[in-house]
Amino acid sequence: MARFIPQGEIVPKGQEELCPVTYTQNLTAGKWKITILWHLSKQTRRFNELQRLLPGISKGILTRQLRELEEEEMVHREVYKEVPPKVEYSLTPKGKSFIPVLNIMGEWGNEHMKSNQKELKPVTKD
Amino acid sequence: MARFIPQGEIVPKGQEELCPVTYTQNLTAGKWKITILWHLSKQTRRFNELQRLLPGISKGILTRQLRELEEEEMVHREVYKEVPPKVEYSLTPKGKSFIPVLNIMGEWGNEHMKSNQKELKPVTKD
DNA sequence: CCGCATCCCTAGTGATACTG
DNA sequence: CAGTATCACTAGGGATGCGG
Repeated sequence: MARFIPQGEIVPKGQEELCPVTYTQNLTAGKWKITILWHLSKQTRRFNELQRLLPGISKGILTRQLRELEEEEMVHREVYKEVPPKVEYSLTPKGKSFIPVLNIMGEWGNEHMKSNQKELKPVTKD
Repeated sequence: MARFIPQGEIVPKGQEELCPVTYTQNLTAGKWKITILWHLSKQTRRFNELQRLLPGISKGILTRQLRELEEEEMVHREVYKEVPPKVEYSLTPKGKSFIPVLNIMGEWGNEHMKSNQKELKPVTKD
């Protein structure tokens, strides 16, 4: 779907192999995906809740980002057949297993981003 | 430059703060950046060497990716004033400090990417 | 309430020709 | 050798309106 980058020298022929790091990178390449994962790591959320938590995102975009995370099995979508409809999103085991990676990235980012302010919020802590 | 994603709820006013995880993500968001960092983590490379190591990349793109990594202080550019010109690229301390993050991402990717083949090359091991 | 379909727009990539 | 400049192209984001 996104851009899959073969490692180059190890690519066989037309069978392009994917570097695991690049795979991980591409998983969260969507503009809102990391933030979505972060919110869902704290609690299950309904569609409209997520939209409110992500100021500026439109329904269409939110839907697409969630669908892609679903396809990658990072996010679980639970549909309640009620009227009015109710849909809840949560992390799958795979999604939960990604939280430590988020933490590492956050730690490194905190140490290395040129911050005018000295302290920045850790994204995975409450 | 790239897309900087404010965390949303903690954004002050027009002063948008950046989530450290998102910062890290954006640093390596270029299509070839991770692969470039990987190659440079193994050894210093000249411009043409890098181009040969990245099949399909054009000079213009390679230049821009390198310039951006330079601006972020991930990569050091050493120019030798000779004829013909010679330029060598290597990792800065910041760039080197990122290698463990690459490793974590690689490990997670290896465990979770749906691989038809059972084993995939670790990107940072020789 | 949730989401899809559609269209527009921009950023980023790709390709080529030219230069110190 | 190591770029720069230019243009074309594409993927992805954003906005809106309709539908179950």
